[in-house]
Amino acid sequence: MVSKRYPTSIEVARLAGVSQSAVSRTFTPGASVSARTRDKVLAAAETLGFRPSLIPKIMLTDRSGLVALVVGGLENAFYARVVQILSSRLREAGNQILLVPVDSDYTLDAVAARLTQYRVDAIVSALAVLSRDAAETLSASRIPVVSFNTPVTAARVGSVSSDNVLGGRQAAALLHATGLRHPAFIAGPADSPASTERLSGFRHGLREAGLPAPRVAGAAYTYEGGAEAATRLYAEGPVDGLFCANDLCALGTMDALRRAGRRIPEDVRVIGYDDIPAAAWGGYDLTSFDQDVPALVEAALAMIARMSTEDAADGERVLIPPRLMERGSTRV
Amino acid sequence: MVSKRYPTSIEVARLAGVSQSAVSRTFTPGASVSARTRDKVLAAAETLGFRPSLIPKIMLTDRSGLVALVVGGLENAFYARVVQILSSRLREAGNQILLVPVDSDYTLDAVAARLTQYRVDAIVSALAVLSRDAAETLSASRIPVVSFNTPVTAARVGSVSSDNVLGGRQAAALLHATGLRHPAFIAGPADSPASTERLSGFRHGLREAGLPAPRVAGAAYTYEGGAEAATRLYAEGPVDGLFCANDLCALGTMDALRRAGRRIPEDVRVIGYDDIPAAAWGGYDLTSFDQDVPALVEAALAMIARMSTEDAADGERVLIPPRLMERGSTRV
DNA sequence: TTGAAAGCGCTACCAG
DNA sequence: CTGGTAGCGCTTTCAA
Repeated sequence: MVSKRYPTSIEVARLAGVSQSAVSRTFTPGASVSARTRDKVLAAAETLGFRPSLIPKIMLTDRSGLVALVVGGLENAFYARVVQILSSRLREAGNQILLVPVDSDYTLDAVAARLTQYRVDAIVSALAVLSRDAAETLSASRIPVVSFNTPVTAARVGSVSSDNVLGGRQAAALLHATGLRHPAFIAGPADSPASTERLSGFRHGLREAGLPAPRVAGAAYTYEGGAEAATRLYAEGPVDGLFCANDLCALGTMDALRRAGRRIPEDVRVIGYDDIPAAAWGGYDLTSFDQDVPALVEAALAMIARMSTEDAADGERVLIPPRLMERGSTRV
Repeated sequence: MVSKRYPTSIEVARLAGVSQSAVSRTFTPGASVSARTRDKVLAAAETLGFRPSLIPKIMLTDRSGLVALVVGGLENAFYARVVQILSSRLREAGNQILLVPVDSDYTLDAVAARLTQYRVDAIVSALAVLSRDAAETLSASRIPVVSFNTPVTAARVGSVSSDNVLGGRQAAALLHATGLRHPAFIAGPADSPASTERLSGFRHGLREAGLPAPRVAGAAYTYEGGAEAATRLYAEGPVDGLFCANDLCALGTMDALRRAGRRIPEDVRVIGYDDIPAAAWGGYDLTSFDQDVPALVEAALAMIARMSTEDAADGERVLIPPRLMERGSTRV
């Protein structure tokens, strides 16, 4: 025979010799209970190991206190940091995180339904890529959605991004200052808006500086992808300044360059994006852009709050300026 | 005016011209509904955007389909991988993940209560350190708890670990084969059982090989901690073989050694633990132990299943043999 | 196969 | 301040 899993407020009430309402009030912050009653209730609750279930409250209010966090690729330390900071802020606000790791849009669609069934209060997507379909699936759920680094236009969907265009321009300026002649860009997946925007800013900045347009090689957002793209780039011509769509790529790129006997920064200057911890490691010392995750998270939470109250806040986009972290890979 | 957030089965029933029970049955896998009824219901549900809420079911069954995952230090890629694999396996089983990032035992205690209130089905702790108090807090919740790499003895608490002692012995054997004279160990936090066990195996292995006992330096489980501990170690005497409690430390150690002008592996051989991706990166090429995360996760899930059914399964411990990943840092 | 009705554990609103 | 009572939206008997 399996024992009943949880004691209920009725059992506590019986044991304490009070009504069930009294138990409920005892555990409701601003409610009016006499000290005597409260003490009896607390004692009974203690002996029974009672903790009021949150489930009925969810049923009553349709608010679960759960925020879904959709992530792809936690192996990128940048996202690990986002999860870290977002979750601690959410916890302060009394919310819990429903983690939804996703490897493709397909699984996101599959899981989107489940999220609505749990009555999650909001969805934060930290997907590098958020397809239009996926965005609509989420939007259709009538739950506020905030997407990191992926501008999406749909009802009840907002986005919070690093100012990628600005970062790209600063990268161009910095490389120009180091005497760049042959710029190149290692892009992320073709459908990654962050990558596209960084490239666009980079192009713009190079043009302003009177420099040639960058050659571009596509890569996955991985260490291996960066290494492979760098090899392709060099097979096609000289490079002396390399801006990578993210740090993970940049690190792979740096190792590939060194294996090919090229010196950093003497022969090539390299810049990444995200400022993951490894960028600062001795072996790399990679110049990068700090996306300012705390600011990103703050903006996301503010946006969610707005969407939850106002009736149809949507289509908003917030940009957070990146911070250049200048290190050895661009120091000539 | 705020619109009602979710359509209910009653509304669907009304629109479809059937009873509420019929709607429920339509969305209950093995229930008996005529095709005609089901079609009407599905059509109505479609137009209303109805998804049955999971909340009442949780209330009825006391099972939420939620598994809490308690993690500290997602910045360690090893834990990121655990989260990744665990969550995808959990999702296959129809469970969702409640992520609980924790920075100290204090916050764990604070959050443990919340977990029971959400009626989570199980708790997986991937904390590098799980204090006795914290374990008891969790255990008291009467929810099955499985801890990664931290043997705990409490009711309804089990643990799944890499065979850390075995790994330590293999590290000793490997270093011995490379002609080690001055072994040293960089430990994790003093209360990390994984670190302690790895050291114990290392000691044992060295003794078997007729080598001197290792000198030991304590460190945080971080890159910086490793670097700092290495410096301390060298200040006290020669070292030519270094086993680090985990890879993150080992990488910091390697960079510190190189800054000090020591060559790896010629002057010092280095071994880590976890086999995080960065261990294989060109700049490091660090020999390490793969903990076999898929096997760890499988064992954890099996243990949870057992604890959920049997009435008082507890105190169990499962060991998974690590896999030595030999790389350049020990290749002489 | 169907609909009516009970009830999961709580909160909120009553009257007392 | 207190206890009784009515639901929240489902699943699950139980009759029909």
